[in-house]
Amino acid sequence: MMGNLADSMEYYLKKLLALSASGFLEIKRKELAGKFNCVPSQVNYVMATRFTLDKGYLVESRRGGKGYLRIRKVNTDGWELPGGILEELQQGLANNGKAVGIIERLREGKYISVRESRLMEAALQCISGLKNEQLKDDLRVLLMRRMIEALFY
Amino acid sequence: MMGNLADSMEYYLKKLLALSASGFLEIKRKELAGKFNCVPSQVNYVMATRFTLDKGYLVESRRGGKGYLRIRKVNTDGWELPGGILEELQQGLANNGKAVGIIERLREGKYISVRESRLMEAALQCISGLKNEQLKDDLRVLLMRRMIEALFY
DNA sequence: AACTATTTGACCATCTTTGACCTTTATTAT
DNA sequence: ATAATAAAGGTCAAAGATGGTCAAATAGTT
Repeated sequence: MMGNLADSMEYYLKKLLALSASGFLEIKRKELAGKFNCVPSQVNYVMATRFTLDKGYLVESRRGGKGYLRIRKVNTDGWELPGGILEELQQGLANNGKAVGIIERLREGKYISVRESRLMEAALQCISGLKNEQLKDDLRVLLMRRMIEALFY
Repeated sequence: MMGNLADSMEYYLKKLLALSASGFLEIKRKELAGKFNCVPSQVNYVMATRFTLDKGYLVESRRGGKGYLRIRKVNTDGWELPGGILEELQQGLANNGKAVGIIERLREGKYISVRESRLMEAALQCISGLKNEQLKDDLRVLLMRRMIEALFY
């Protein structure tokens, strides 16, 4: 049915996730690899290509004894994913308020922590004093894009 | 209940602490170890990783007969930045590398997370392309100062 | 053929657990 | 009192248990 390993692993995990009452799925990398008869790093490949933030999944992990991979579908009702936000950035940010709005949405959606949001707002504020309007606007967009990329890609 | 020993010990202690009227929790290392069926030094590991000052806990102890471990939750606002960083900022930052060095020290010292360090480095990188050297230098110092203030004040 | 996606494996980083050895404090024997 | 002994807790490094990275090899597409 599924041609390749990555696809069937994706299918398998999404089915389990859908069935899970807790809203997230916790697995052991090695076990999963064992079940699919592949090397553990194959699991990382599937995470990296199928369970990205863009696609609405958040993967957390922990190493060491009793380590795990935890996959959760993030709730994106009513507001954009980071991907959508990038498009917004593509079109430029008319003003500082718009950038701050994006930061707030990220924080409310738990994509970033409160500390991270404060960091981003501080960086933004630094350029708000520039005289050259063109430079200011360009830097604002660049800053937002780079910072978001730093976090999500 | 929980996955690994350290986690469940942490959970157990925090529950007891929350229940305690006195605001602190006093235990015996060996007893606790006995309850969890592990070596005593495991308790030290839990203290060192879960009940740090960073996380708002203070652990006092006493050796010898009638020895104990006393855990208390403390207010953890307003602690000092690691050596000389504020002074360094005061004197300006000659170049990008110096700023990155500060970020690295903050990260290595666990003052900021990896994500936060990436955020800060991304912001720095944005201004590194500016033509105007003076503006670039000024912005770099401003950025660093504002971002650090955002985190620590 | 060129480009893209998948699969593997060697090597790395991080977290946990354990144990041997060390230091401090209280109690007991002289 | 003092010295010896017992009773805590502390340190540190090694071993164990996971997951992560990266680049090379392979398979699939265009």
